[in-house]
Amino acid sequence: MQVITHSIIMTEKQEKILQSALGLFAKEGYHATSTNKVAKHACVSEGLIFRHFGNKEGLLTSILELGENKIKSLLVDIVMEPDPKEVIRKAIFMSARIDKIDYDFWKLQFKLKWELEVSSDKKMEPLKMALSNAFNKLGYEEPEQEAMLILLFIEGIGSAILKGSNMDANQMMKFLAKKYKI
Amino acid sequence: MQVITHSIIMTEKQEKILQSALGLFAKEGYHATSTNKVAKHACVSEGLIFRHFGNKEGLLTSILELGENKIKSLLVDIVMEPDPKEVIRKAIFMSARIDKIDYDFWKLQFKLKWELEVSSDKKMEPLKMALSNAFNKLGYEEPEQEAMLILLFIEGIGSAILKGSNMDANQMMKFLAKKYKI
DNA sequence: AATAATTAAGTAAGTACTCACATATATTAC
DNA sequence: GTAATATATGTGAGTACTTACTTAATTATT
Repeated sequence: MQVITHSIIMTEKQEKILQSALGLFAKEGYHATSTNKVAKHACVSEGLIFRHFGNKEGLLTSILELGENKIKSLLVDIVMEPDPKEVIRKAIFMSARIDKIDYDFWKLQFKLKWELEVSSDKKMEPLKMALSNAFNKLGYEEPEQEAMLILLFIEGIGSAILKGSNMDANQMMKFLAKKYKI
Repeated sequence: MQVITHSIIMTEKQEKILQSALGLFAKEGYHATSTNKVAKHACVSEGLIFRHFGNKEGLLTSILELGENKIKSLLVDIVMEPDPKEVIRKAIFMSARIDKIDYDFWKLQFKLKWELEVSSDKKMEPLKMALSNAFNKLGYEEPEQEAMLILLFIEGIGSAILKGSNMDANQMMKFLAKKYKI
């Protein structure tokens, strides 16, 4: 039986493999998760993983590619916002818009930055530009530095949320918005 | 031949094992580094690792315990500072005080937070308290939130430095210090 | 009937760790 | 001071298991 995911036709078992792999990679780490473990969790044979995804790395690549739109959909709303104050406000509250369903995907993103040293600097470039422009329009002295600060905040807050930190993330977002008089 | 490291007598080969393991764990990750690889890098037999450290986890534990004072020595200077403005300034510039020699250790700390989900919330508690007190003394409305913001900044900046990010960390620290009129 | 999806046994290599033995160093007896 | 003995340090082959991946056969779908 086939399913359509992100306009891609895949079998039900492919879907299950991806879901299981995402969950286990996010929870335990890429290297610490064996393909045998993924197969068992997905209730398929280990061979099927290699039939569909080529190798373990291909499996990870598929997960990340399928999740690409999650990143884009968070960013596009901010980048396309014309009102500079709204750009900043939306950026500050960006992490609050992460769907709990997608926590595993985001957690994996953070994990991979350290485990596989995948850099995401480039992905954030449009957001950095949008923020710089916003601060510039609002007449801030050093718009690029302000933008970098917001990016650091987003990274830290996102990190805290996904780690299940004690920090009251929502409170922090409101507080920062207030500091920028938004 | 024996050496004294942190008041602990250990053989030259123990020292080499620890150095090699630290470097490889920091660079490639704990799970992605085999004990055979550590042994080869240290120019010792694999059996010697288990002779001295019990098991792979024991090796990691030794590295972290020996590095404990690096964390404390960064924090104690800030926590013991009486002048509230100086507390904040020192906290902002804390990451600049990390010795390049110790980058591997700090990088491993960050990596482990994600790879093994080791939480360091507790370690930062004294710093958070010191910052809260400082902002309180300076009459800030919400000292705890301000303290949390600085902690997020430290985390983000430290992370950027250790990842070799393009960000001008020093410039960012100066900028934030300026925002807090320090 | 052809093709696709799936399985499970198998493969080669890698893994953490053990262990019997070798070597180096320290201690003790004379 | 030296030899014998005890202890510590170190080695590398071996072990049991795990790993990513392959493959021939089976089952399901078209």
